[in-house]
Amino acid sequence: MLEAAEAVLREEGYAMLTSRRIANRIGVKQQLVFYYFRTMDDLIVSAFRALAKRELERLVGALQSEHPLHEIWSVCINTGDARLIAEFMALAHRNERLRTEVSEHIERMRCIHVEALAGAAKRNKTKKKDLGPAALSPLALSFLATSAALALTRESAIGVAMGHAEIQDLIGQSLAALEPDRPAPKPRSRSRRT
Amino acid sequence: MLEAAEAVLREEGYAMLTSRRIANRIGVKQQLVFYYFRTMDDLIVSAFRALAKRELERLVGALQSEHPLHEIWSVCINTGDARLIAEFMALAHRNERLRTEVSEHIERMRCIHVEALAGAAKRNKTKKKDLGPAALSPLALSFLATSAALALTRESAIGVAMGHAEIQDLIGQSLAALEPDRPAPKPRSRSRRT
DNA sequence: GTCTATACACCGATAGAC
DNA sequence: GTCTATCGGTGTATAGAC
Repeated sequence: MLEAAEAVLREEGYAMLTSRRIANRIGVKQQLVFYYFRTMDDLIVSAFRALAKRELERLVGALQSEHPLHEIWSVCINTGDARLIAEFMALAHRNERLRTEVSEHIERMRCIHVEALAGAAKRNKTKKKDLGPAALSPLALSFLATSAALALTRESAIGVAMGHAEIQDLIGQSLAALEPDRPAPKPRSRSRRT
Repeated sequence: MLEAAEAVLREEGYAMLTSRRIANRIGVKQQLVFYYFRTMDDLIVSAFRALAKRELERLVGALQSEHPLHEIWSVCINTGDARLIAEFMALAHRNERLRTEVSEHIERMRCIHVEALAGAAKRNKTKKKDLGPAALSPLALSFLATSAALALTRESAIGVAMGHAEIQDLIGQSLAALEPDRPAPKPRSRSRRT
C-alpha cells in the first residue's frame, strides 16, 4: 500500500495522491486506506519513512564496499527519481511532521557522508596538494556533492544538460584523487555541449 | 491575478491552486479565471513566465553593478523562496509546456552566469594559483554555485543548517578571489554547527 | 468584463454490516 | 480486514444574462 502511494506520488504528483487512486492501484476499496492510516497525512509520513529507510540502507551498504566514496556517489546520483523528491519537498513545506522527517533524514545522510570523507582523507594524507577542488573539508565536500547530484538529476528530469558533462568529469576526478585504488576507469562518453 | 496565483502557490501549494482560491483572493467570482485563462494549465504557465521574467530582469540588473559576481550570488541566494520553486518543479514534471519554460529559463540564466564568470576570469589572469576551488571552468563554477544556492535555500526552508556556514564562507572566499576589489568585507556571524 | 446558474466528477472521512 | 452506503465539501468548466 505504501508502494502504491509512492507510485502515485511519483507518476501523478501529490495532488493526485488520493485514497481512491491508491486503493484502485491495489484492487481494494477507497475506505480501506483509512483503516490502515487514520488520515492522508499519516499515509504521507509513513510513505516517506519507508523511502528514507530504504535510502539509508543503500547508503550503509555502500559504506561496506571496497570503494565507499565511489559507491556513495553512485547512491546519490541514482537516488529515487527527481520527481518523487520534488513531491516530498513540496509536501514538507506544509506538513510539519513530514518536514521533521525530511530534515532529520538529510542530516543523518550528511553525517554518514562526512564520516566517509573524513575516513578517506585520513587514509590519504599523502601529497594534499594534488587533490584540487577535493581539498575541502569533508562537510563542505559533502554539501557540494549532494547539491550537485540533486541538481544533475533534477535538471535531467526536465531535459537540461548544460554543464552536466563537466560536473561529472569533475566529480570523477575528485573521487579518483580521494580514493585512488582505481575501480575500472570506464571511458566517459562525452555528451553534447548545449 | 497572476500575483494571486503565485501567492496561492507559495503559501498553499499547487494542490490548492484552484480557480476558487485565486478568485477569492482578488475578490471576484471563480468563473472569471476561465475568462482570462482558458484552463488552469494556461494559468500556471503564465504565472511561471511572469516569475521567470522578473528573475531575468534582476539578473541583468546585477550584471551592470560594480561587483557583478557578488550581485549575481546575492540574486541566487535571495531567489524567490524555496517553496515556490519546489511547486513549479513538481508541476513541471507533468506539464509539458511548463517543463519547456522551466528548462529554457534555467539555460538562459546559466548562460548569463557563465559569461559573467568568464569576464571576471579574463580581468583576473594574474596569479591563477591563489584561486583555490574557484579555479574551475566558468560552466562548472556556475553549476556548482547555483546548485549550492538552491540547496542552501531549500534546506533552510525546512530547518536544516548543517554545513551551511562552511559553504557560505567558501563562496565568500571564492567571490573575493574572483572579484577582488572588495565591496565591504562584512564580518560573518558564525551560525551554530549542527 | 463580470455575473448567475448549473453540470458533473471527485475528494476525505464516518458508520456500520459481514 | 474488507465491504456497502453515505455525508458534505470542493474541483474544472460551460452557457448565457447583463
